[in-house]
Amino acid sequence: MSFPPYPAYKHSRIEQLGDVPEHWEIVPVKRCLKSVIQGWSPQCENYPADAGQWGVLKVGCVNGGSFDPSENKALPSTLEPLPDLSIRRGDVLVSRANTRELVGSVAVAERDYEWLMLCDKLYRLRVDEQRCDAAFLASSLSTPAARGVIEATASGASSSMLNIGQAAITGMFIAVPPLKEQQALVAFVQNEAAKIDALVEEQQRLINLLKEKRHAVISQAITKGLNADVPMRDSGVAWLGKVPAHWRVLRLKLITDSIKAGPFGSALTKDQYVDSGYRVYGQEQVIPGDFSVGDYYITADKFAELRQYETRPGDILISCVGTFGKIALVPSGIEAGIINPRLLRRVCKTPRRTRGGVGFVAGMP
DNA sequence: CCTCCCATTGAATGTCATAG
DNA sequence: CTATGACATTCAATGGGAGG
Repeated sequence: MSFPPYPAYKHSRIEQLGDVPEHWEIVPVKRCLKSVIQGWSPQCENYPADAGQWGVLKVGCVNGGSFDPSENKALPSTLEPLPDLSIRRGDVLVSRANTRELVGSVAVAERDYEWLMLCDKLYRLRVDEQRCDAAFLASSLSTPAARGVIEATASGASSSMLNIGQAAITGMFIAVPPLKEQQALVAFVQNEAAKIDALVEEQQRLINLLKEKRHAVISQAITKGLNADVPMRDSGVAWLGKVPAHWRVLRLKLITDSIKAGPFGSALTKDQYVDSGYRVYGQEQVIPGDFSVGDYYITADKFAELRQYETRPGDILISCVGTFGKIALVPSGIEAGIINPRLLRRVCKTPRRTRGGVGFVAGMP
């Protein structure tokens, strides 16, 4: 998409803003505001407020770019609500504490929420409507440039909970066009975003249909065969249903040589991992089905010692702890390596070309 | 060999002392 | 008093390893 250029630009003198149209103003955020407050976090219930009940927002309500009013906790009936902290249409909410990626997240309330109160970890910015459009301000604070400033400013000892002060927001410089132009830009952006969202949704629907079809094709071919005219019989196994009459139904153990769990306890500990050598495969490969990820290695000596746990292309690996029951067929061309204690390995004794079939059956829902 | 429990990590919350 | 930032807590997922 291309935009018509403005007749003239000027240098903003703010590094992250670069050049801006000549008639735009460069001002600190506080010049667009009437007020900034932060809220109150009393001890609340562990569930969201019902209709008609008071709630206190959680910091997560501003994540993801839009305001999520369901992210709140009910105020106990023993506590007196503070109506001054309730949320009005056009309030710009900013989180003041979170991880580096999430701290300073911004969202605008699209309407009044008179029963929802601001929590201690949120700032509520009210814009000066003569000067600034709330949605425009929120977008300005969400640009990659603004995020860079916020993330660089965030401080704190725990890294999982960094803080920003009011000055980090109110002192940030933004480029501000005249109010009418802000509104036009916001309308344009919302319109374009809606179109893109619609396209994404449509593509996602197609992707889901294709995935369904893929499953159906695999399931049909692997458990019923390709010839619809062949006589069928009951397999005797509930989840398989009917199978072609000339097929045999076997337990997985009859077509696999062995089942082997990974090394235990002290046989393989974290301090034996090295930077390169032989791979150690675990759930991180099996769950996504991607054997190229991961960086656990052991030495050649250790590999020789744990040879019995070696895994080769064509093996079937099954996760057995945590996210269990995930299955992957080891692809060809992987780095030599062993499995870790979270996996079971089955080795096929059938000819090589049927291994893929076993993997497909195993991977079916 | 396995089972079970503890440690660690990441994300999100909750609490509180202290400097202005 | 308020705003801030340190730090405790919680919850879930996963990694590590002792001991039957």
